[in-house]
Amino acid sequence: MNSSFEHADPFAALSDATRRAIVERLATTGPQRVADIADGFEMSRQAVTKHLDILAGAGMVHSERRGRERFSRLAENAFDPILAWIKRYDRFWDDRLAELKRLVEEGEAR
Amino acid sequence: MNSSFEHADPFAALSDATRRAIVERLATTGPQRVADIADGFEMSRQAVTKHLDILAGAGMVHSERRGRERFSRLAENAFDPILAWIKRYDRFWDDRLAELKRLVEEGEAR
DNA sequence: TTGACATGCAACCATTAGGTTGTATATTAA
DNA sequence: TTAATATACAACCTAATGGTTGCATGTCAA
Repeated sequence: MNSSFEHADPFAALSDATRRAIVERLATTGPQRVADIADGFEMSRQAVTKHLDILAGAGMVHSERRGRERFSRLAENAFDPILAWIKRYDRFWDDRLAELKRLVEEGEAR
Repeated sequence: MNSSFEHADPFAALSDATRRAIVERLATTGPQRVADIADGFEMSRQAVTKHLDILAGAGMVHSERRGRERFSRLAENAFDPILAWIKRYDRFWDDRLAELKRLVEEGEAR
């Protein structure tokens, strides 16, 4: 099948609701330590670590170790592989593009 | 976690490479019967049926039964839930939008 | 330098997911 | 009306996934 993304499968990375919630959190809060993130979920720190590893493996999260702490942040281009894939197979991409642009601008106007 | 998409998790639906290949195929060929799709893959027709069910459950594929045949086609708004989700968490969404717009127009110029 | 803290590593477990095969049902064609 | 076709249904198997716990390691502070 040879999916051939640069990193691990980005759709698989976001196929789990917990990982989407982690992305959501990182998108709003900036770099956080593993334990900080784990506080927000009803699961062990190790489980969160695994999720972060998967997100990092897909290139969607960047982790930096500083001393005994590990800070994770959302990659700036986290969604590029997914958007590129969709663009390739969405026949209505440019219609939708205009539509989304309109929605974005509408949202900004408020 | 309560992901709350209208249909089943669209990221999960595309987390499998075979299903992405099915989407790819439907995007280029239009409505196809189960057996037609299955011909393109080295797996049983039943396996393909399951994949189609999952894509349909996520609202990305529409299936219509006509007589003894089932025709499946890519939904026009197949990718909307994913795009909407990304839009919500991508800080650089409108930059990226412009970039993609440029790429689309470039592509059309050829 | 010793103890507490933050994380990593590894083994393990239960459930889900992707696949199989066999059989049943409905529709079309001869 | 009968046979072939197209698909659906259901049971089953294996491997991957998401989670756990226990322990080890490295770093900072008292």
